[in-house]
Amino acid sequence: MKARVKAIYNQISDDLKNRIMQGKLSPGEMLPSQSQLAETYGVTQMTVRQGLGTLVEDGYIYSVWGKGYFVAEPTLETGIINLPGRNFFGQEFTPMMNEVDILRADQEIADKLAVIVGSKVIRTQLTLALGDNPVALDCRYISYRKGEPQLENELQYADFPQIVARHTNSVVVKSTFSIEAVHLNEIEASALETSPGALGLCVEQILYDVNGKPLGWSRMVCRSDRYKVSGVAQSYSGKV
Amino acid sequence: MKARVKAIYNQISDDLKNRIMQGKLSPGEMLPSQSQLAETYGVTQMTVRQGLGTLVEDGYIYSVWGKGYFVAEPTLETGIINLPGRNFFGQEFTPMMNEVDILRADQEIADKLAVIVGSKVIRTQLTLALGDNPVALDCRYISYRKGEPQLENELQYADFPQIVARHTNSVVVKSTFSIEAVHLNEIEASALETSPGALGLCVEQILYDVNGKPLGWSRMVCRSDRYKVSGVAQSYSGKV
DNA sequence: GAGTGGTCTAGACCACGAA
DNA sequence: TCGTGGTCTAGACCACTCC
Repeated sequence: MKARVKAIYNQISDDLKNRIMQGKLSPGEMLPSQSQLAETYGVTQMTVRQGLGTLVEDGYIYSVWGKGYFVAEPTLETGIINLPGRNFFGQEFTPMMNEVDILRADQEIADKLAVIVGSKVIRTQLTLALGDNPVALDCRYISYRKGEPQLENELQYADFPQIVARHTNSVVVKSTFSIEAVHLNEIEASALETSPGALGLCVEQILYDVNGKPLGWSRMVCRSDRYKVSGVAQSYSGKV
Repeated sequence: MKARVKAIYNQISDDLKNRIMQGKLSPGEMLPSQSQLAETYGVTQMTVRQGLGTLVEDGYIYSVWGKGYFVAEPTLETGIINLPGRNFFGQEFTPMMNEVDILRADQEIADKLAVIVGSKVIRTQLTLALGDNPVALDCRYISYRKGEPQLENELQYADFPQIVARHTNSVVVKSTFSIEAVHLNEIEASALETSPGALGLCVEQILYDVNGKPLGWSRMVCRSDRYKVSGVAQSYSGKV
């Protein structure tokens, strides 16, 4: 066993964290002041602040100007979800077939990408499979700005935000997504080897650049008996 | 107009952030060292570190021991989603009817809550509505440990994690959730004023305490034509 | 005015990576 | 060995809150 040296500020934050988790410090309760903690632990104010800082980041406590630090209420109102990114292809799913073409935007595409009807748009279509079983149909639209979509083979490996970034010369910094239940239509059903009207889950995602301009739109339709969305929510962001 | 004084470390982080967003600093590129930055901005290393710290927290850069700071690759693989918490009742939806009872766990409940079959379990059932239109059926199970479920009226106002915490004397620190498409059964359909077999979205959530023990299980079934799940993903956590 | 959090300095020393 | 990031000190001053 090696006596691992731990930074003092980590010892302080761990100590306070434990007291919070054990209920010795209750939500809403005020912590000792920075100067008191500094004296208690025999360190300077800056070191104490560093420890308190990590607790603030992780959501255990918060500070009020001129008053003090207080123990936060644990909440679970937001969750984190894995989106169809790079790992989606690499690890879980394998793309079975893909198609890339350029088309003119119809009304729906124009709305989603905030371009005028008739604009050039790059479309990619994939079938995602788990082993030999097709699970999802994936259709993506990128507003066409520069460069040719000569990278058919690259498309299935890189993740969508990266492809969009390359084609639009913009960085994707935000995306919105929605998840809804749908009935599969004939095309989707036959591609996913099931019957029309079967239960499906549709995950839609729109990518935006820094200025809030839509750069890409993806729509994935899954067989709901083979895939469901899952995620985690934690009241404290740090490792417990 | 008031000339707002901004902290030096914020000026530094803003400056670097702009250079990253404008592409003057590319992903993978190394930043000037702490001492170089200190000299450039005419401040001490500690002040520079504070500025770099916020950029690390927000995911713009990362540091490598003994080497330097590097510009991070933007990723969008995880998203944040709003879960049925307090705001779910308070703002969007109104609970129309509720029911509270105690029952013995069947196999399914026992599995979810990690208790033995036949254990006492508290069950609450709500109908959630948007205006006059019923949108979702919500059913929640709490492993019964102490205290009586005397708080029928309180149940519809507090959020689930809080109720669970009060009944189990434990803090809810984690939850997992899943979202899947379902067909509504007769009971659900009639409660939601639609026909059996209609499209539904089912959001399931399990709450855990610090030791990973399940404390509660909730299952919400929505009319998919009146509700869909949505969320946001951002590559940088700070405000841009 | 006393107590609090927030910023900043000018040093010091340690741990790590690469040459 | 040198340059890098990571930790820490012993002060100082400012801004805010409450009495």
